[in-house]
Amino acid sequence: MRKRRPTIIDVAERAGVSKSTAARALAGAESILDETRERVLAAAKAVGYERNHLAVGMRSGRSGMLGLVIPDITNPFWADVARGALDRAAEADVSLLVFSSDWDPAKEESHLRALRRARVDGAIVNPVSDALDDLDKFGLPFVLIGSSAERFADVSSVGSDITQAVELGLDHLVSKGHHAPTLIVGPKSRLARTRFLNAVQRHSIKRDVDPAQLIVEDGEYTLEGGRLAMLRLLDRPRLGHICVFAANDMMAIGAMMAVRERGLRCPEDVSILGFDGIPSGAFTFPGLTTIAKPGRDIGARAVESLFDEIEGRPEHGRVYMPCRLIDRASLADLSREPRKLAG
Amino acid sequence: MRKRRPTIIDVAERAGVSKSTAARALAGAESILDETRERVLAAAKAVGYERNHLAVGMRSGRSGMLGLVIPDITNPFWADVARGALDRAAEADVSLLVFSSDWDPAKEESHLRALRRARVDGAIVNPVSDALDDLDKFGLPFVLIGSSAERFADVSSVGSDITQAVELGLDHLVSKGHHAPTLIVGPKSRLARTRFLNAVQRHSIKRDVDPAQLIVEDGEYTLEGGRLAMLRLLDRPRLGHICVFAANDMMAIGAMMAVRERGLRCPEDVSILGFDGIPSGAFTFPGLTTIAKPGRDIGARAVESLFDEIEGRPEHGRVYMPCRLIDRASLADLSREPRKLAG
DNA sequence: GTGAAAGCGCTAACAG
DNA sequence: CTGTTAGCGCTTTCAC
Repeated sequence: MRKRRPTIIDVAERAGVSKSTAARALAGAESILDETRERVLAAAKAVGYERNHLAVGMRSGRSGMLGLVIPDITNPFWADVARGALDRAAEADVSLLVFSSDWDPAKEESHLRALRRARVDGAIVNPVSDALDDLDKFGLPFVLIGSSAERFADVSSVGSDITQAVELGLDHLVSKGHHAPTLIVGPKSRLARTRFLNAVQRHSIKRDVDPAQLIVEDGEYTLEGGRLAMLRLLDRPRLGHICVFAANDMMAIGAMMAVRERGLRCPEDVSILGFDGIPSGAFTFPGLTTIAKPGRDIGARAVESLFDEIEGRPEHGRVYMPCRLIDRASLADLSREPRKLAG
Repeated sequence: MRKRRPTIIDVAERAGVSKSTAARALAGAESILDETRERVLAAAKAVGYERNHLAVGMRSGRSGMLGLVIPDITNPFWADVARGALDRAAEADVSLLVFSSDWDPAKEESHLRALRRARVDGAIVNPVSDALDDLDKFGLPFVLIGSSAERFADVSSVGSDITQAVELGLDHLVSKGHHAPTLIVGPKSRLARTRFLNAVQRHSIKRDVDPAQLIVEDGEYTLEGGRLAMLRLLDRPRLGHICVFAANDMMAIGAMMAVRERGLRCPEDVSILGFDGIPSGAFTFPGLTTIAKPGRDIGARAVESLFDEIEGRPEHGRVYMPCRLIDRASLADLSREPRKLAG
């Protein structure tokens, strides 16, 4: 039997004013006698008053809560996004309701319903289902995040700048003397594959290397997928050093394992560049050179955009956050040695 | 300008019944004509009614929300805990408000206040400040998690079973022929250090090895801390193979790096056993053998306990969740070779 | 079995 | 500058 929490009435009574005066004082309104305000504030502190946000939300239509629906908080990238969102939200003194969709449309839908029932003021979601199409009639301000958000035109969304990232990676590669990297990309069905491939091709043309000559292997976006792809690559006839640009860090690490499995060495025999910036990349041997997605920034920017959306000044476009290179040890420096054929 | 959300009144009108009847039908009450219930349910679906949890919470005193305050969602262990809690909560159809304390007492306090204002039904927190002492007067059902929770007697808490974990590790070590591991532990000030050390000592005595002969190095609970400790260890005069049991995976990985740095090899020259079970351990070379804390189970169990607490059937004790061994490749098998001096 | 009415704690007119 | 009043949407007596 917990004792009743003090309400604004308790505060008002103790301060000898009316409910509304107390409310105004608590809200820090201007039109109030300094002396009255202080009396109310003192009373509030004395009784241990804490504003009931349920009641506030009910009356004002603002719950002070935001929803965040991401696939898996256990995945380092999404954890990073969540952290960014959490921090930015805390700054603005709003709370975040977090949910894991597990890439399951059914869960996503059920979580979205939960958010609506909770009367959150808006939601940030990495969409898995296409059913989010009629987002407008969803009755909730939205900001989409991640690459899957690009399917939805005219909804605010934020994600990494793949084009810039690929350019960054490719530039770094040529600075190390690698002019036409072999690509390990995701499965054919995935949108991300196309986007990655396109960016590489576009950039290759700019650098006068024929995209058609780029070797491409694909596999699942997993350790094993990368390992298998690398094994296949190693089975091909090849000449000298080989340089691999993997579309994600897990695949890159898998590739690294395949190299060791075949008795070869990284970076001496094969150079590997990853993409994601997962923490584990710091602990592989050699350390994985990779280009990191700005998860935290994405999360923070998403709540920022969501605030805009809620305030009624929507941008309704995609924001691309820049990636950065993490230079570790998985790339050989060939720039001082004789150039290879390509490039 | 978003259109007004349908309320229970809209449902009632459409079904041709009163507010209260509609409410009863929606709540699935017994005392209602089947026919009426169906009419109401149909009406609810027709108008797209979704219960307003703010209003429910206000009236019933149950917000259907729980709070989770952990140091850093970006830390794999805490992400795992969060995941467990998220899943269990979703199962019970309650939402989770998540906050990062960053080991900062000020943030912790402010988050706790936010939770109270949000009128969560209870909170799960990894306590950083000692000020949580008067938890009773906090006006909120609590379940504490993690090792720092052990400071608070007579509050429900759940954490890993360090004793069982150490026993598991030590047993595995002897099965591989290592009888008196060198310990790399945390800084003197930390409670966790003592607990770890105690467990090792207790178990050593049981196996007839004198705890006093165990070599102990300490350092920060970080990569660098582990590296430095290992370097110091390597500087000591030693005979043959050395086996290290690190109190956390980061330190273990740091130690591994130090070994390589000195031109030695793991596991041929030094065996390393970690403690935590972070994902990165799978990607080191060699893969880190470690004992994994059941983060997810801890999170799930914590919301379970919290439900009990809320329902008014508190256990008020600590629950210890068992750890498990992940056997990878950082331990040499000396069991077939001549025994070492110790043990 | 169903309806009418009260009230959870708060804010926002509207008076004074 | 401050008080009074009317709800926000829902559940819950208490009647009928």
